[in-house]
Amino acid sequence: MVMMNKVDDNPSRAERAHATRELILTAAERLFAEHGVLAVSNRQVSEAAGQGNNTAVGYHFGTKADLVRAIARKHLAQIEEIRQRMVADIGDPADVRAWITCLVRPVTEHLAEVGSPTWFARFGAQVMTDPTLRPILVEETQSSPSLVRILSGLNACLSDLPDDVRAERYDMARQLLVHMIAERERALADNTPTPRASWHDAATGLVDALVGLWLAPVTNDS
Amino acid sequence: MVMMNKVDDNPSRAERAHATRELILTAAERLFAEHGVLAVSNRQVSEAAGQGNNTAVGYHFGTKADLVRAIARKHLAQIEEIRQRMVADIGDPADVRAWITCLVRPVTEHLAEVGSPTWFARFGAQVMTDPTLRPILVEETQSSPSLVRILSGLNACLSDLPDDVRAERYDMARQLLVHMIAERERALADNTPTPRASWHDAATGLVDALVGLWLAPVTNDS
DNA sequence: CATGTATTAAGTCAAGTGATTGACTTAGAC
DNA sequence: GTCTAAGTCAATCACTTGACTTAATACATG
Repeated sequence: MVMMNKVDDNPSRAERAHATRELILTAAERLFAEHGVLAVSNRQVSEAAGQGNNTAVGYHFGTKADLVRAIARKHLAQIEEIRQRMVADIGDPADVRAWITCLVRPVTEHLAEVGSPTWFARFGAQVMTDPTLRPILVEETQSSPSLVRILSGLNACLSDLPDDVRAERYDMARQLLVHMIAERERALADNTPTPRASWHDAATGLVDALVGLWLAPVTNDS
Repeated sequence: MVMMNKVDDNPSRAERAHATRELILTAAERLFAEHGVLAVSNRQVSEAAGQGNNTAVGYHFGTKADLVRAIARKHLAQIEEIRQRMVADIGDPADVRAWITCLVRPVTEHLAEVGSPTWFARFGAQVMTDPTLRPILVEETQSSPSLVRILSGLNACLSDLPDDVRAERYDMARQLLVHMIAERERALADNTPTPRASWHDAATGLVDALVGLWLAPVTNDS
């Protein structure tokens, strides 16, 4: 007779805690993407994560903002890893397209790695748009050394652009990246046709567009 | 002795109803932009609109989705008006920049007309990102004849682009427009510096970027 | 003038929320 | 084997929410 049905695997206390943390994270990510971050209560997250009680989220993460931050951290860390590699491998530091590729591909590659269905893109787009959640993601993003590296690389390539326009177009690139991957993710979830067959191809399309956007001539006045 | 303090003006029943409808609309727009659509309850909207009754929103509009639709309609109608004029006045129908201008300027011009502070841009960005609210705005937007006119005009100019890429870049233009004006509106509300001094200049920057984006060469593979 | 009706006010209700609490289980330290 | 603390669970708290009910107000119509 077995002592308990737990003997087959030996989940240490820390392991079990980590496991439920992961369960909560993925459940929350899915629910947030599907129904909206604010429309989902901590209770629903706990239940969807298979936790019988409603305290699970509060116990492991605290407030919902903390949960959002944890989800963001998890993905951003993996994206940062890919991005660091790509930045390190960059060939010609005067090539605008190379820097833009470093901006786009780590994200799409991460989504491709996670495998369908993904929820992070829709989650991220929502968080960036919500006035109360946005600062969380902005804060977590700013702490990326590879991103500031890319920024300075782009600045060097585009030194003839006015500072304001550079800042403006960097904003545009961020918005485009965040919301276009969310759009594609939505289409995949809805079985709606997508203009590109894979995340890789979608990234190509984005890079094409961003290169054009960044190199576009600047109208002085009017 | 006056009969009542209502004698000074003579608001007919319909006028009063319309007035409170407007009060509710603007109050809701502001609260939604500031705190998020889902974070604001119909009660809060009613109170902010100066209605002692907490069901005022429900009475005049129905559900919150209906309220969102009403806010969207109000602004989209005015934007549509400007856009119709601009499309009618278009000079060279083979000029990509002209069509893109018709896409961008009506929106910025409307925001400039409304006058600071504006809330519609942040409101719109949120609605477009929320999975449950998004269909409302999409639906309301599709009913714009001038937009489909612009679309076909652009298609004619860019007939050498593959269909998929054209669709993709139209999506990009939409996302960029929606979220960049929201970004600027946020900055204005926060007293954060903006890359452009006026809505007109911001539109110029957007048009510049979109022209570059749309005319960018297409990478065939990889 | 009288009656009906649209609008606003005020109060109530069940359902659902985050947070707190204390009891229970169990892994690891001694 | 006992003890401790991490992790889980169930119950409860005060509070907010949308929906509903009822009453008061004031305009419109005959």
